Amino acid sequence: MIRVFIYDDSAERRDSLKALLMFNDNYKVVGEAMNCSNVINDIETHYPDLVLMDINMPEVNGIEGLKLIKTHHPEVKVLMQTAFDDSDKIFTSIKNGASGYILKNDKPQRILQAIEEVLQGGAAMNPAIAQKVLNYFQPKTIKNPLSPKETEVLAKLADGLSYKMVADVLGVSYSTVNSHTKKIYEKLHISSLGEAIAYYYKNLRE
Amino acid sequence: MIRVFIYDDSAERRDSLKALLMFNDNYKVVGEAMNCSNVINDIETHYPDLVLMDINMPEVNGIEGLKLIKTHHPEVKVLMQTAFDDSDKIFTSIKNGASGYILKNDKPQRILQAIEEVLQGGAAMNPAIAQKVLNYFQPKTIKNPLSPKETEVLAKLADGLSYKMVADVLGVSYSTVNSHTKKIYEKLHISSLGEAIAYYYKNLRE
DNA sequence: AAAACCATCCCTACATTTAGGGATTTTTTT
DNA sequence: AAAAAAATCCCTAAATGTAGGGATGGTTTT
Repeated sequence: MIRVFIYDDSAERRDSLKALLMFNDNYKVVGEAMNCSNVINDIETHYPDLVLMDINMPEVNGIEGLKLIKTHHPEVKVLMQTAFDDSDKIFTSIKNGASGYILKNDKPQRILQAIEEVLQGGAAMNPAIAQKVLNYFQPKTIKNPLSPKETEVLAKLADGLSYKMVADVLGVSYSTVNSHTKKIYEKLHISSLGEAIAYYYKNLRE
Repeated sequence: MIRVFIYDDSAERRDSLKALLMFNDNYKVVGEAMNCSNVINDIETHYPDLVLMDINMPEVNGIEGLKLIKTHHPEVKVLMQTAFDDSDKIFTSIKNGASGYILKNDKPQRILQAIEEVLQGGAAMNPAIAQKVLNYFQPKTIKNPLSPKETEVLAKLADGLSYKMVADVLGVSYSTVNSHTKKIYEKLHISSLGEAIAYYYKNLRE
């Protein structure tokens, strides 16, 4: 028997989620609330296995709720539900350990599927959200103005090596490394190692 | 009518995928191959809308194939299929613009679902893979040995500022910045700016 | 209450990086 | 074929970072 707790500021929506879950005998809705002002207490008195969490709620919102749940009871799975505008909130939720992301207008069947996937230890994502997440990994489309060798030198420097060490591992002289970095600085319009490394990690590192 | 091309080194598996797709009149398998040695040609002669790509194939593997497809025909959707051991390959695929990741032993119904999601412009991920992807965003659990001020100084340095500039924006003297970095180097067992910044981006930056 | 850490400041000496030149050979682009 | 960019090397001087000290007052931890 899976214990589920529902957070949503709309009573109507809470009801439809309850109705959906009651179709299946495996689920039991052990509680519900319209915001997270009492999360910890809710969790500790009803000890749900899974929480359906609306992101936008008055007073204490879903992200705060998620953080509280995950710091105090990390074993509880949290499935976030959101409208589709807020990328920021999605990424914040991800960083705080939510197990999945569904949209409010996903079909009931998909919502159930998501719940099951989460309970089996996986993560569930609405395809549109998954798309956003994958996009995060796409290399920035800005083209690297550095030559291959310059890029290689910068990569070593960004790894913490000194000019001397870079010369060594690349099998060239110190002068050559110096020349490359001068060219790098010129091309990037910068003038220090720190800026170069910052550039590397912000733009080049894949 | 959706045009699909299948890459898989197992003829048996190609056949079962074909059978699966033939259930639905919307799909047409326009070609198949056991590796990617002729991808570009395959794509240009059969112009599929979607490619089902096995990751592990002899000679030219799925990742190479993906790269080639995406550089020459970025509009073609590529759905990767993999066995479940290789995280590295999954992340490499993500970086190269695949639209989804399914496991070879996913149920046929899920495979069809994934294909549909991808064609609708979303991304499809097996829950176990999604879990891995989300884990990537989890803040590293190692605790930062630096004091708050030291962390602040390091963040500025990692942003490309010089000691002088850091002193300025933090409203302290050059000497103080110097003292902080000395302490930082000591705590991290390093001895250069490059290493410090590398540490920052690898461990501290969220 | 003592010990340890934190944040702040200073001085000095040495090492490394930065920047100005200049030069040759090979590759790539026009 | 000429021009531009890439990769290699050298010298030198100034700027910046690294490291050794030492010092004070405040905050945490033991």
